[in-house]
Amino acid sequence: MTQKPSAKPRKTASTAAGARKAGRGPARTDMAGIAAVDGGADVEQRIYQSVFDGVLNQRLPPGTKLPEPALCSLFGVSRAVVRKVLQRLEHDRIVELRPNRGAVVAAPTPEETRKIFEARRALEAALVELAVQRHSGKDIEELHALLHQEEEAMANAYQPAWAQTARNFHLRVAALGGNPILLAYLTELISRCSLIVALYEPAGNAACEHEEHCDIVDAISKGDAKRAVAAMNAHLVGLEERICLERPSSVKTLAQMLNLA
Amino acid sequence: MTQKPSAKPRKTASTAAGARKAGRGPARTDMAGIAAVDGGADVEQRIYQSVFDGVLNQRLPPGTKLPEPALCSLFGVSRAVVRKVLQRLEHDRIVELRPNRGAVVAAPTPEETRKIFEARRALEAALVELAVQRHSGKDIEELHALLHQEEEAMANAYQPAWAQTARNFHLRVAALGGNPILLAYLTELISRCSLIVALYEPAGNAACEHEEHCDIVDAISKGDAKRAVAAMNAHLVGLEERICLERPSSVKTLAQMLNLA
DNA sequence: GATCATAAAATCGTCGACGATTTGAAGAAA
DNA sequence: TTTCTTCAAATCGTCGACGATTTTATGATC
Repeated sequence: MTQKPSAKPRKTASTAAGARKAGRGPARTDMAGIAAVDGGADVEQRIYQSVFDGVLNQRLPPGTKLPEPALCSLFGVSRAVVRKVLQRLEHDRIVELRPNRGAVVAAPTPEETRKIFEARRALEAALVELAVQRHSGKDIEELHALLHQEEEAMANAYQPAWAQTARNFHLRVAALGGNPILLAYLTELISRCSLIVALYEPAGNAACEHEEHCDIVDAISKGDAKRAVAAMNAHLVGLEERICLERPSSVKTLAQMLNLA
Repeated sequence: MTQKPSAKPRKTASTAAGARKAGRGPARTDMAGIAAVDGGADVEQRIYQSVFDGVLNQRLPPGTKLPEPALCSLFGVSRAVVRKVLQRLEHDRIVELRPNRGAVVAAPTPEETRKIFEARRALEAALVELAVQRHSGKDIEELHALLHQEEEAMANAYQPAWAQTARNFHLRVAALGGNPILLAYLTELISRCSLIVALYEPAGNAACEHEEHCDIVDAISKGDAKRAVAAMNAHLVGLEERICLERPSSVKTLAQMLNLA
């Protein structure tokens, strides 16, 4: 019944992961359906991704408690590994770790939201400027392919899929900048933005966003740094405004405020 | 003999911290004299700071192994807490954590160095621009006070103290930007830069740097965003160039390459 | 003497356990 | 009924231990 650190077939899956699936229901919003398909892949990353996806898909609203024992039995690991994942989630601002009081899903305030978008504008502006300098013809082709994917996702009208493609677009543009450090920071910020967007109800203006994405690609392909930066900034400002306007205290937000306690 | 999580007087200090000070000397560079004054303060932060300072002061050259058992006995804590600190140090790129092979002090490559400075230019440019918009008269006074501290540190000609004041200056300017997120990112980058500067020998051009700092403050105080950004950029480019030029394979660097293995 | 195989030591990853803190509820007093 | 006290359950922080991996030392072979 011992544990092996590497990627090998382990018996822990039969021990706990399949033990309880969705049996309990203790009144408040808890985390049912977090555990994914339970493949034999890297446990640590699987836990992280499960929580992350749960937050992004509203299954884990802000303020939801994430007790270590629950995660342990859900994923069939000891508290050591759960604890490590929680620490990483805290550093990425997905959860908040209160000393002696456990982890809860982070609840960004309006003030934080503003700062996040401000930081994102600064980073993406710098990165598109670099992208204009360093992009190649093949890069533009790939961006056009991404834009095409966006159109497909829009046609399907399935919000999570659209959000995913939009995220991909921004990350790909940023990758053209060729700076892994700035890219890592931006990845973090985009995650937090996605969290916020998911929180404040999906703003359905996909068509509008897609247009702006096209603008950005066009400016990059023409080597017009000034216009590329301006387009990116306008896009992000618009995104923030749409988010801020689209939350006149909806029903779901009220419930979230309640269990925030 | 149990452990208390809060800040209380504990007997561990007598158990291990005073056990070995600088007794051993196992051939290679190891970490003698890491443990600081051993105050009763927060253990976690103390370990972090000790390693950080050790790296900054060349006592822990890149590639130095940091075995968990050694740190445990040095600070009188169990591996759990040491492990947590190491994970944080890894995230801040101070150490590298190789699976099953332990932690070593990070050794930034020239390529990484370039990217770090590029990222830092992007962040500081954005932040000074914000600083120009948001600064008040009192802020300028405080900056002038910092500049005065720099002059004193220069007069003393004690490199670590000077580096500290220079770091402070940049962080204070960044703080004027009023964006905690960007400030946190920049803090991380400045730490890495300090590490690199310490690695590639202290470049003694303090007077030159100080002049440029004064330029930046002047531009901010006059509300000239364009010039402030330009001055900051020029300052950072100069800093990078001086670093890159000042390492024609010094004796110390060669030794570092050896124990890097 | 150098190279390779083997064994011992050191070190890492994970686990279960213990005490301490917090949380939640039951019961007494106003 | 409301509020406060007391107590039990849940949860967190830290520790020591065990197996697995890596590293180092030892000895055999060419």
